[in-house]
Amino acid sequence: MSALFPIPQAPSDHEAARPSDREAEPGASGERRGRRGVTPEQLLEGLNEPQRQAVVHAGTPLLVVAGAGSGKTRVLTRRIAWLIAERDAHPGSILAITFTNKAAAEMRERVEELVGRRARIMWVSTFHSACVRILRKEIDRFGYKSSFSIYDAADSKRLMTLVARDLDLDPKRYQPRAMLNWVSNQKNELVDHEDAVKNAKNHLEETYAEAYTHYQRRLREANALDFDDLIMTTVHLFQAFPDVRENYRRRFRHVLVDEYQDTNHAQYALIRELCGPVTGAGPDSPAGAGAAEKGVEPSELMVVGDADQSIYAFRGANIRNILQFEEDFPSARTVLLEQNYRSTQTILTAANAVISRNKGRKAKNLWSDAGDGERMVGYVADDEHDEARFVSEEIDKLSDAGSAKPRDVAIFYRTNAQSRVFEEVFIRVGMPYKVVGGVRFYERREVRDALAYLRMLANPADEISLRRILNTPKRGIGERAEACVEALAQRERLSFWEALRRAEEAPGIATRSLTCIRGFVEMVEELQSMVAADERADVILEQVLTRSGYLAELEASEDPQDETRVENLAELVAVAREFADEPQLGPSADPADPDPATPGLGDFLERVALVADSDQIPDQPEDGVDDGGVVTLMTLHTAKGLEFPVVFLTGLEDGIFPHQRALGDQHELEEERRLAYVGLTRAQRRLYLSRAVVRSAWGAPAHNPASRFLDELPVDLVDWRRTEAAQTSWNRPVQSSLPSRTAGPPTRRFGSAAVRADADAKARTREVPSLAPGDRVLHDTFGMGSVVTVEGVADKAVASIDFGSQGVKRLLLRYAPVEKL
DNA sequence: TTCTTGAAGCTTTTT
DNA sequence: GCTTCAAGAA
Repeated sequence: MSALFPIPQAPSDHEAARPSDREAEPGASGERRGRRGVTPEQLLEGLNEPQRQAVVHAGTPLLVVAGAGSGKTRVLTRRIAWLIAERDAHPGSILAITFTNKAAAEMRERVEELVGRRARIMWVSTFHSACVRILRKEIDRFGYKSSFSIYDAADSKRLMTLVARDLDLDPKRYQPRAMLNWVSNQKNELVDHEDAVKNAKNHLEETYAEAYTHYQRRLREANALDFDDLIMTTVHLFQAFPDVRENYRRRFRHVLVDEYQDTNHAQYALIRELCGPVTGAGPDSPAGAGAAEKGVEPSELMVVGDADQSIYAFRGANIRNILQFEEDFPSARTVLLEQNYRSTQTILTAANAVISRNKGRKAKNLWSDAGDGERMVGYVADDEHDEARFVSEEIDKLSDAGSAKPRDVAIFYRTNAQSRVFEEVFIRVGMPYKVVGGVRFYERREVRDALAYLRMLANPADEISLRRILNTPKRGIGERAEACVEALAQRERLSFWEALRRAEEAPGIATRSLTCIRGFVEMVEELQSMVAADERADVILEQVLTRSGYLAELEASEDPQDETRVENLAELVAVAREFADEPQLGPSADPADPDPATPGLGDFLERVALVADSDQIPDQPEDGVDDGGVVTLMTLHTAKGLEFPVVFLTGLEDGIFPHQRALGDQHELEEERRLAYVGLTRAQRRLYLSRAVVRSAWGAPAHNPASRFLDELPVDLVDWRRTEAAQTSWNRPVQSSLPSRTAGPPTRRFGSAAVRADADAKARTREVPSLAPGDRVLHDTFGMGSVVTVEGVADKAVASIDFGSQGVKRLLLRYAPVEKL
């Protein structure tokens, strides 16, 4: 895997660093340099003073407060290389935690370029992958099998739905999603189901805790863990079995954690288990860094993060972890990285101005010596389509002017749903683009079906997966038959799979169903024998798709959607093949592992279970045929950690960004502001800010006032190409004296009066919809209606519209807030 | 049993 | 507007 993005525009020293950072081949030359070639000077080359301190620091815990673009990845990789090359750390004694698998792969690659192939045996992974790896080895102590399944959000939801049904809960009052959220929070706080029951303070919590208990029991019966379990169970494992913990403490002498501001309590506890002071042994001085006599000496810990970029509180991340690091680890040192190598000063000044509105943050001031650069560009669009058109045209202009290629451009938005308009426009104008996240590959139905087959083969106890594919494709095993088998399973205390095999004992089952079940069981058993024989994942997958008839059904289908489904499955097979061909490298390579076998089905499933959105950012070729690459679209959350020469920050409207749900809550609003800070600081040279006066949210158009974050920007740094005043003026000759073009910022903060003005503006600027009798329309207040008659033309057109229970209305189309459906 | 139709809910953000 | 889930018909 190669690095995807333009390297930070580092100062001149970066050029010097380039050869060693980027050009090394992973072959012999890399190794030679790694073994003896790298000098301490080379490892410290091009680092500023605080960066250098962070790299060479030894002994006590270290907190690196790394502002956006301050070169923290560089510090991390150089430090790891330093540990190996200069401090004789064994690569296997290094545990580096990153936020995504992609970041992990990149970091491993860069360290390898510095010190050679032996770097491969480091553990560089996400929290989740690291925990899976530990659990695969140790979880039998908790009575799980090491082939446990990992349930993602969709699986968990399905399971929770079953639980709710078992408990006879009203699905309106107790939504699986809400319960799952609650359970997730408990797990992030390391509260197991027994404690949750004890802690319950009211009826609601009692019910939730009961659901939690049942949910855990079913997970266990399915030999499955959900995402949160991976962390919590590992912590519990260390707590319950001190010998296991000692084992890993002895092994990982160096622990490095990236994005520390986004760790939750469970992750924090995990780090403490590995690096915390020895329990019961009083405050000990971690003097001798190298010495690990009894294996109880804490490992060396370095965490890197930026409290201003903490954007995952909603999933349990605790900003406290980074703010109170020095209290948690009293001997800790702190290094502050404030010089930014990424952006122009204009962009940084803007970002600093916004983030400074947050209360109770530690002061930090990013600066750059890259010069002021261009002013930011602002645009107020009529609606979201206009906004997308503006973005598209602007990218064209940049291309024509030779200022940027599509690959240099990223478009950010708050929610995934906002990507659609951009896609529509880009498809129309032929702009190459790629949406990161959203409907993810691994969440597509056909992919999930295929994976359910594989998971069920690897882990027959996995009831959720088994039931998913039991009748997919249709094979005559209906609801009724399923219920009979279920009853048998309950009565005989069998797993669902066992019950299927003994379906003839099921009371009341139809012979016809029985035949179908027999056929299914037979097929599964044959496929299982392939798994038992350690067949390659891609071969098994192909067999699954053909033997089950899944592929045949899709291919026979008339539905054009099914064509893409076939393609997606082919893609999945390709992924599996690539994976099976991979030599032993990456997270599953473990020198201490007694059985370093070729990656099997289980490894493959693990890989696909833990991929993230940001792992799918397109690799854009830097050499070879240069077609300009593609524009990247993603949410602000996904954008964290990335950088682009040109950034469009879109949908800057109160209610969109900041999100509606955050408007009333100080803390959530501050998190939104941090998100804005993340977005702003992704830009290297050019930053565009846009909003739409009218935006359609699930059907109906809505008028949103300007985002408060726009008001927090220094006025003179933004060049408003189009303002709200300009926008409202063109259909209003009376006030045509309004300034157009570069006026000041669009509006100040405003109340309902201004919102109404927006509404009026909309009525005026909108073109009159051409309607015919029978058309279905949507009215802002009357809702859906159908057109009865139309009289007059253009501005004078009047339609009678039947709004059902609201009656028939006569509306002057020029003014009526009606939209044709 | 399966397919069709209709209603409801939905949108934060993700490992 | 879209997808998902439930109820009813062939």
